[in-house]
This record gives sequence, C-alpha cells and structure tokens, in this order.
Amino acid sequence: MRLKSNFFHQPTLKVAEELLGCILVRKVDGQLLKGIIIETEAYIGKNDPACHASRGKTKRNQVMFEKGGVAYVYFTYGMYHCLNIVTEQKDFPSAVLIRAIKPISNIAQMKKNRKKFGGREVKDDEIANGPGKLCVAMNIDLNLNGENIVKSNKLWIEKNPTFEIKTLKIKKTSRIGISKGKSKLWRFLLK
DNA sequence: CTCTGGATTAGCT
DNA sequence: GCTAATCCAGAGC
Repeated sequence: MRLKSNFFHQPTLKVAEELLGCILVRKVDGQLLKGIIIETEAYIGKNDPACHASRGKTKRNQVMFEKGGVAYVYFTYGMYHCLNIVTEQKDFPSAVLIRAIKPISNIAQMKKNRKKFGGREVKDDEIANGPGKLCVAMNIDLNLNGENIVKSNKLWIEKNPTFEIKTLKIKKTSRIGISKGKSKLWRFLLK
C-alpha cells in the first residue's frame, strides 16, 4: 500500500522512524526497483544547523519548503546524489534523508547500475548501504528533485505488509557526515 | 568574480 | 585511518 500525503505531514522525527521497514520503489524503463528502508536521518527546520534550510530559502533547497510528500534530491561532493523525503507543512523546511536500503526486487539491475558507475562488481550487501550508493543503484538524480512521491509513477514508498517494526529494533544515534548539530540523535537504523 | 567546503565514497596505507 | 575525486551552492568582496 502506497504511503499517502497524511503520513508525510506528521512530525519529521516520527516520519523518519516510521519509514524504517517501508519499501522504497523506483520505476525506470518499466522495471520496478525495490528496497526496504533500513536507515534514515531527520533534518528539521531553520533552527537545525545541519539542515540545508538553516540559512533560509535558496534555489537549491526550495523543495524543502514544500508541503510534505515530495522528493528533495541534491548533488554533493562533486559526484553523488542524496535522496530526501520532504515532511510536515508548507514553509516549514524539513526532510528525512534516506541513508540506506536493502534491495529486494530487481537486485541484478541495481548491481548493474552500480557497476556502470563505479566500473566494477559490487557485493549484494554493498549495493545501497549508503545515501550516494542507493541513488546510483536506483538511478536517482536531479530529475527527481521535487517529484511528488504520493502521485508519481517513477518514485514512491509503500508500507511493508510482512514487516512489523518493533520499537526495540530501532537504534538512534547522532547524524553522520555533518559538522554542526551533532548532538541530536536524529539518525534511525534497524538493528 | 573567486573561494571554500560539503547530509560521500573507494582505494590505499 | 587518510585522502583524492570532482562540482556547485553559498558567501564574501
């Protein structure tokens, strides 16, 4: 069952936590690429120094100011993309960064994408175990920035019917790869 | 216009 | 553990 807009209008921390175990679906060339979300991070509002929107609205981060339910894709370190899901209400800049997934469908195609990008074979458990990697594996780039994932036929998220998350299985830590706002335990991963 | 550094990754030591 | 790769948004002038 596809997640609807109401889900993304909830507080960002709740969305970040509840996205764990859900299925990220990407449709490209008629193929469905799917993966279970196993790691997320929350970036919340102007007062969060690690959030791209902390210094106001710009051309790059304007999508974060949209109403929850759209994709925010940005380019970083000269070679990688990161996928975020915008949350909460219009003009409240917040998003959940999808940091890692476990591929469950069309794994071979995702491997191919990674090999094409990196030029060599990758192991199954290395296909999408990082934000840059999962974008390569799923063919996600700036074309999907601003994509409405509630309505889109290219990218969306489904509830996982066979996967009940217990709070006990969720680990919270500080966010990765940032220099500001490290004290917040806004990274969520499945044990 | 120029300069700096980043929500990363892979390869090498 | 350390760092090059590689480019653009944001900031400063």
